[in-house]
Amino acid sequence: MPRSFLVKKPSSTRAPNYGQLETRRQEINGACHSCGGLVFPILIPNDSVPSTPWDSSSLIARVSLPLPSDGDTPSTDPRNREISLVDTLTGQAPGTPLKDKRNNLNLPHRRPSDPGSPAEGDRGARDKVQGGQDRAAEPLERFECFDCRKSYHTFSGLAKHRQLHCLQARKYFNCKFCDKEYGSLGALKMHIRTHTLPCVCKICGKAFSRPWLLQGHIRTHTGEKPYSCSHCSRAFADRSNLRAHLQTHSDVKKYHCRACSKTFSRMSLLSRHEEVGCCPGS
DNA sequence: CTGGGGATGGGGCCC
DNA sequence: CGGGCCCCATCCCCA
Repeated sequence: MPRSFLVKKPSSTRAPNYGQLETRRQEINGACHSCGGLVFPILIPNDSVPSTPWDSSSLIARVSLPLPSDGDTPSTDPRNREISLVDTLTGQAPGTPLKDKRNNLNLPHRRPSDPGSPAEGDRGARDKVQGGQDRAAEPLERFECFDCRKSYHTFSGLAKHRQLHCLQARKYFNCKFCDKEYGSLGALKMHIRTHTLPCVCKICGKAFSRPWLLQGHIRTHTGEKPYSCSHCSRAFADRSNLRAHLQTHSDVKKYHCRACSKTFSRMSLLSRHEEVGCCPGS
């Protein structure tokens, strides 16, 4: 059905609250050169708390980052300690200090062997990521592809390899909250709002995923009903409800039972009609 | 059981 | 690419 009935209204000045998204985005630091997919490793020690709304696990490679050759200052931020990122867009070598460009922060490398090092606490998580092997026993750092287990000596080699995966397979963006998949990051972001619910009603505190949902909700407080029926004097706060109402005026209902030819104004009514056994053969 | 209203979720399309 | 708007669908509740 063509959707040419869009009605342009004065645009809202309300800026959506992307606060939650923004803070989470800080933990992702790159994209595939060829497809824009996320290709960087994120070591997450706490499985119970999703570090990013979108699940890049199908895209990222599992890698072991080389440790710095000289003494980097250990981070005092426990969040930073759990993240190891490499920016191939800048071509930065894994051994060089990492930088979170968004926050202008250097992301620390870790020395698991440092006594009292904050990194010591997440040793188990790192070992889990690496299949339980003791890093201290590894003679050489490896960069391993998460998908095919192919290993590379350099991260750039792995990055190039990952691009092949991105080209070969259609890129998907997974929601970390519910495992839904989307073909574009925009669609995923839209979906993520159903989890973060950034639009909050100032009157009752109820949260919604989109501004216009909140707008409709606010009408329940104000009593505003801008959609009125042309057949009767009834008015509605929601256009969809008016449309459903208009069906009640129609002699020919939109939904009809295939068994008894009875018609209904709503799909839900037809479904309920069929569920209670009108159509035992169907 | 049925009809209908109220409220809301979510994907698609247009700007 | 994001915001706004649309429709469809669904659930809940009540008469």
